[in-house]
Amino acid sequence: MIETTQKILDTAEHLFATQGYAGTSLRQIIAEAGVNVAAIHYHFGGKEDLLDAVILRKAGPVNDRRLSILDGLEAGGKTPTVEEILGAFFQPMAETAAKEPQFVAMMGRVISEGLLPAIAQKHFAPVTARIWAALMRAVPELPQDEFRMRVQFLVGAMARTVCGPADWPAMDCAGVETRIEYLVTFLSAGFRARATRAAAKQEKK
Amino acid sequence: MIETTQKILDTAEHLFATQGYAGTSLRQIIAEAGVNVAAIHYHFGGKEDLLDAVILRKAGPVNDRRLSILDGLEAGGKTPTVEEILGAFFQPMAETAAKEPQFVAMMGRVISEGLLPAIAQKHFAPVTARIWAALMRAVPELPQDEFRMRVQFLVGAMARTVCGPADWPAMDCAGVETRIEYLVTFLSAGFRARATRAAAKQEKK
DNA sequence: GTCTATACTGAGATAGAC
DNA sequence: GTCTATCTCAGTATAGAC
Repeated sequence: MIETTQKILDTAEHLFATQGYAGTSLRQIIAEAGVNVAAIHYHFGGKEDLLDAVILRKAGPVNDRRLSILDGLEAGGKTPTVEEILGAFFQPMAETAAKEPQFVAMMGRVISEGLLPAIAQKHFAPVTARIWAALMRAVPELPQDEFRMRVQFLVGAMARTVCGPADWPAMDCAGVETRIEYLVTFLSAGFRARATRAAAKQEKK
Repeated sequence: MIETTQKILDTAEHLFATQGYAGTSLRQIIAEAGVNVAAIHYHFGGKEDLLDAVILRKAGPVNDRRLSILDGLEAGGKTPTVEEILGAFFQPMAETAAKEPQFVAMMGRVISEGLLPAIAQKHFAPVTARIWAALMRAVPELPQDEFRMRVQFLVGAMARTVCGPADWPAMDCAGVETRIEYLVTFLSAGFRARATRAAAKQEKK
């Protein structure tokens, strides 16, 4: 039946969010979904392909929203501010977190397991390319290698923002949406900071 | 012989740095070290305990250095600046990266696999507790929940700073020491940023 | 086309011989 | 202390029932 793939996807999303990717075995998924081991391999190909499918069915709209916001900001050849660009990147994520908390929790959990590079490459490459390019235009005085590192900092901070409560002790703080606001504040200030080399010359004090 | 544990530790550090924690099997380690599978379990207890041992033998001095720098900064009841505190945290890491590049590479690799929470808890809890407390005193106007999130951002950005080149495409940029300088610049600006709530009230523009 | 049953390889862990 | 043999469980691959 056609519902088998849905059931597998739902169960996988739930278990990945709860126990992580490595901590969830395919046999656990098939047991909870009431299907057979080989069904996963038939429909998806393997464990990693299953994760890709779980991400794919919900990440698409988020990326579309990001690009459309960015389109609006850049309409007429304008160069948006750092805050605006970061908002274009993170607001859709916050909205998704409100509607699909389990999916966002899973993304955070799975990213914190070190799967970010593979996921970013496969599902977010086009949108991140545009966002980074816009960001770079917003801080033109920054040397390219330092800019690239700041993008790394952004990625790392983002990963910690959406990761589950198990990732840090006593982290029962605000909801994801508030955390994302804090993140934008922090990153905006970081990206606006003067370049290290220039700063070192002047602030010899 | 007593060299067995040393050989295992060296081989494990090398393979963990190269292939990651999950990507390295105990059988691979014992093959390269020329010992038996059970030797690891006898000397260390298990794979995770082996990783702990690899970290433990080199992380201690780093933490001691961090604390002694912080002691100097806080001598006489002074409250150090954000930059000084971040320097106390990251400079010893940069120095270690120069002397023991393989160890720092391994830490980055292993952190990027999502093992940061467990490692931080086991090996860095005392030093991070003091550093965070000093940082909090340096930005007293910041609400506690936003401060805690900024610590998360710091941790995430740090993880991306020391992680290996496999973690991001075309990341053949500056060496670890320069990257850490960039990191301190970025984080200092982020921690100095006004609180989100206060900023939202004034910047309604 | 879908799905089940079952076998295969390699992982980490353990017990007991030497 | 060290090593051999073995256990359990993971992900994967294949054959064949509906």
